[in-house]
Amino acid sequence: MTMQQSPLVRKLSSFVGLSENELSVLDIFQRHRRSFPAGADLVHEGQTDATAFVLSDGWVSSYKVLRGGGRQIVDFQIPGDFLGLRSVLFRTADHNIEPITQVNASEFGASDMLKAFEASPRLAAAVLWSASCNEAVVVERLVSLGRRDATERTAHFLLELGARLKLVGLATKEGYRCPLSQYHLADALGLSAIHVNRVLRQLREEGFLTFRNGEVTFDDFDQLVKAADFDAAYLDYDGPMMK
Amino acid sequence: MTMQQSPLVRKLSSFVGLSENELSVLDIFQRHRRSFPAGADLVHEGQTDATAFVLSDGWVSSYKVLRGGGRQIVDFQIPGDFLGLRSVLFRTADHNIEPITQVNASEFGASDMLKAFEASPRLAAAVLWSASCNEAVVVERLVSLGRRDATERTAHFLLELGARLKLVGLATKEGYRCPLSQYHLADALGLSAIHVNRVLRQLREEGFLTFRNGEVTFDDFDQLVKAADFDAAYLDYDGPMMK
DNA sequence: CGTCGGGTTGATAACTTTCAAATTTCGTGG
DNA sequence: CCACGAAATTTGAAAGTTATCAACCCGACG
Repeated sequence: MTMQQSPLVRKLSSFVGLSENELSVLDIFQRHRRSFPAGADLVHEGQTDATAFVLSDGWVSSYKVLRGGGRQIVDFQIPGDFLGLRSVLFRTADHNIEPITQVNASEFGASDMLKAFEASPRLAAAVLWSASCNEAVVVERLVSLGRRDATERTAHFLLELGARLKLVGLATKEGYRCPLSQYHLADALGLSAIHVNRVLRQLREEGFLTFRNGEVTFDDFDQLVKAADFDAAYLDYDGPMMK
Repeated sequence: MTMQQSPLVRKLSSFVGLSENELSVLDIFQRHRRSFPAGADLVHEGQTDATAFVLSDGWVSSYKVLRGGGRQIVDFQIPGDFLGLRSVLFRTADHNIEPITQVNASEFGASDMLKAFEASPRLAAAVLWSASCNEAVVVERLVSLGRRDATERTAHFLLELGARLKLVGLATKEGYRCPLSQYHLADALGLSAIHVNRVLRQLREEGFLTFRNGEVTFDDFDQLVKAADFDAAYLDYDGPMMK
């Protein structure tokens, strides 16, 4: 009997070939499926009893708020991503996690993870790899915030999102559905919403991409990639790299 | 016979209590000790045969270069940190690694890691935890680049470095030795070296801190913490959190 | 209808960069 | 010990990018 491949399984499989047994161990992570409404934090900074999740459906944002009230979105999670892995490894959660859309996610705790690691060291490596992928995304955004101007940054971000969504079948080279507001973009890109608006207009008028009505359309993908200096290498994991 | 505690052991011990056996397994990571001169890249972006290291002595920077020639330093590593963990998990290295000072580091490969994971799932959790600490640092810098102005950003960074160094006994509340140039700071903080210079002058003149002659001195630690909105929670791991 | 969360636009202000140039520091050879 | 050159630091002035403030528009919704 073939098991329905969850986004998580699909993703981890692209790193290590998983045995039947390992697949069933992975189930530990996906037992307690729950549903959450948009807007209400799943985890908030400082929380000490946080659990982790595997996202199976919907969009989520991880963010921090600053003293002055500003906020910085660290990353968006899409189906197949872990949520709050850091929060369970640390004593206290170091960031907030908020669903942007209605969301389905499976809850698990640190002990579940350790159990999985005991059952299969290869799974441990796979989880570490997955966390590394996440870090690679954060690093690339760091580079954007540090050294790219608003236009490159925005284009790069929208391309990256497209590449990630494509991996789970939610985007094509043409574009994708995107529930983010310009405020979300602003908080992720370290810009004001007003400036994001101007940048989006410019990108649209110059024929690069259209961000509108919850839909991102790449009007000229190749030019865009060039303009944004985008290289998907850090997202590119086709085929298991550990036999 | 008591083993000399390496920075790595000290660090991982603060997450999980390690058994005699696990300590000896950890040795896998520290067998091939090597020495490297400042300036010559240990790993360069795109390299496909990269190995990983545990840093035991000296300072290292991880950075990316952009099309336009600019560079963004993602993080500095200090003794006890892993180098290039991502590079061995990915097919190709996604960033450059350059020693800032003369450096001692132990080399290991993906297979060594898997061997260690097989010997002890708790070690796997410890490595994952360590990677998460790293990510937390990167995330905090992301927040700085996105939402803090040059002054807060600089102060925050220098405080963070101090906190990290203190954990391995290389800093006090008074300050620490710091081999970074203002160019290093600029490339890490997403600023121009010239502006970094102005900011440092301002911080010095206002009695917050002095960055000079390879030495960072906190002239008013408490005020500085307040001004930078610095909260060391994300670095604060005293006492094993897994029994 | 009236409000509310997006989205859009213009004008002005703030922060940072860039360019140009002087000064200091530091390692090295005389 | 001093001189010299390279690298790092420092400063001023002008230009550029992005934020802030103040409106206005629009569609969804009670």
